[in-house]
Amino acid sequence: MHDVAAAAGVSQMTVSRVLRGDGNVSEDVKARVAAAVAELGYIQNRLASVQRGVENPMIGVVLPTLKNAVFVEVLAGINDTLSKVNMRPVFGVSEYSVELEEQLVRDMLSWQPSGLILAGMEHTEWLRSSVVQSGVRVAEIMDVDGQAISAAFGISQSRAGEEMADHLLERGHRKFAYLGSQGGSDLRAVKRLAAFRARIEEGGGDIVYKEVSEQPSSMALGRELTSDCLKNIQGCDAIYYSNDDLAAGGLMHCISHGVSVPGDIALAGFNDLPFLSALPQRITTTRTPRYEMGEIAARFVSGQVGAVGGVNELPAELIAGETS
Amino acid sequence: MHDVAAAAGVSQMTVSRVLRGDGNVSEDVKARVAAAVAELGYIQNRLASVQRGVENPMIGVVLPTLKNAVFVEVLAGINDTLSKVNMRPVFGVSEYSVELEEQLVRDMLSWQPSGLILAGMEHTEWLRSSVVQSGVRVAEIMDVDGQAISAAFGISQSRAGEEMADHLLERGHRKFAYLGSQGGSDLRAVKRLAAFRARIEEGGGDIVYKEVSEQPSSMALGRELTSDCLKNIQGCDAIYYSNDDLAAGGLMHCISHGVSVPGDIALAGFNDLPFLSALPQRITTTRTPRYEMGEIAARFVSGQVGAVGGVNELPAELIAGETS
DNA sequence: AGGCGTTATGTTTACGTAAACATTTGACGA
DNA sequence: TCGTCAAATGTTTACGTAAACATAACGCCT
Repeated sequence: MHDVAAAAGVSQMTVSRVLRGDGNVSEDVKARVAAAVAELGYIQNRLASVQRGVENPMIGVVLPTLKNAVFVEVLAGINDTLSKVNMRPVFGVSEYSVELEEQLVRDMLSWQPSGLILAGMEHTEWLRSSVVQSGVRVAEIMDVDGQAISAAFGISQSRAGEEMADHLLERGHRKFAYLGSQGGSDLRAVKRLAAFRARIEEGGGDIVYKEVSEQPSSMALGRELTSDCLKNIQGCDAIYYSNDDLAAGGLMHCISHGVSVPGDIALAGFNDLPFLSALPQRITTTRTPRYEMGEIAARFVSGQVGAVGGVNELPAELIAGETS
Repeated sequence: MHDVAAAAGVSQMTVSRVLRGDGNVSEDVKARVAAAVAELGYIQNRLASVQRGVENPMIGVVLPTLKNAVFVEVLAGINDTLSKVNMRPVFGVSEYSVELEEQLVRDMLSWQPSGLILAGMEHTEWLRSSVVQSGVRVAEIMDVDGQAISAAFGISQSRAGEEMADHLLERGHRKFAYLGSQGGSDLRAVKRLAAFRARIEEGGGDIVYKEVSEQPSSMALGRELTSDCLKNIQGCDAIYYSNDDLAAGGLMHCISHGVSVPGDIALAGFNDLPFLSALPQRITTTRTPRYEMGEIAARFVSGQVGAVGGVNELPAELIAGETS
């Protein structure tokens, strides 16, 4: 900035004013400064600005994984929304671990971001307290079954599980299998399963087979788990998967092996990812507003919306599969 | 830091030394400082450190889109690699526009990152010159058909197109369709198509149908484009898609409509995304080392590897589909 | 012409940290 | 006992910016 000032024949302060569009600068000087900036290829040092009290257009984002398309869409919603106001996400992946999440957040706070977006409502005690102390705006997304640090935007995982149970019971299914991934570290899937199971048992049904792989979710894993399931258990008439990737993999297995869906067995996923609509057949799932969660969380932490404290539940819709 | 120093009964400088592990501090003081840090919930201000000359553990990453799983895997490779050395990506999406890319890079440079990862080799003049001037480490990924700013890690898109042409010709195909997305703004797909077409025509074949949608790629789009293609043209015996999403959508269409693959028509995609292996049938594609590109680019810009200037071609492998 | 308000520009200082340099403390040998 | 040296700690300063305050230039009215 010093050099720009010299080249334009003005003081640093005037350059600073021009760059910020801070009123009262003559057109002549503006032009000279602009020319000097262009010629020298000068780029502001935002670190210094932030240090002087300007808000840092940086938002820390910690998500559990990139292997699940859901979080990619969340990230897209966040990024699109932040981009509109020239803010940028700094990104971290927690691998579904609250300890890793804590470490990532500690790291990010050291850059003095103006906001933070976290997934889920389960965090370490240190995270809760230091995030509050730091004064950054925080949004928790995906889930609303818990106590928000500041504001949460998500869906009720429990209710999603219950509604799926009701739907499948209504369609006459009674003997269920549950197939999952990440070995139980996906706490939202755990909540869904608990609610699902409770309602199934109330309704006279039963979960006769349960397999939760340690691996991350993928279509290939869904295919494999489904194959094993159908081999190991007879008479099961519906499979609830922890997400759509697994369910789609299950459908692929069924197509390949001539198993009729939902005639022989019903398949239910979670999220209603876009690619489901391109499959040869519609399967049952719950549509989650994941892009929207990212969007509204980003709006919140970037200060584009006023105070909307507490828990904000977004709508999740059950999408029925073909009846055969 | 001032408060921590007071609480521990030492000077700020000593606290700084403890935090950085900078030798010559007594155990007693270390313990007192650690206690004070924990009690006050103190978090370093990295902006100030960077300003004083410490390297900023931040890497700017600009990718064309998040709608294509390829770039998500690239990002995963980048993030995993950076995480190992406690560095973080700041993220931007260019929507396949070099102008937007320039704006994003300008934005990111203002945070004084120590590195930058860009996709492709086509950039604005301003970007090239100011990135060089800024002195940050830069890696370009995905492509090697061009002039690297500093170091490029990618595959030869032209060669990939040629190899696919050779393979399909060898299998006896002569009348081709090409189906694409993003309306030609994906410059790497453009390069592949040009090389593909040249080789096809050399080999006595022909591209009899070409449709490039303006929409982003997705399975649903692939299904739609394929449906239109088969409606509009007869006798076409192979379809080359600009990527796997489209190709998989095409396969879904064929399965739903009893079109035999590759008996009636061969389908070829690009990338060999993991979900292909879960489909009922293997289609032809080119395996690209996308995670690895992210990984090595991240290693380069984070200073984990020495000077590897210029263009670095990574292997891409043609994966043949089932022969029927 | 002189005073006054407005607009345009300049000067000083602080943000939180770490490098460079300065000082204190203590152990140890002569 | 004193000098010496290393280890431990403290003091000063600069990084690049912007807020707060200070000053200069310029019309405009009486």
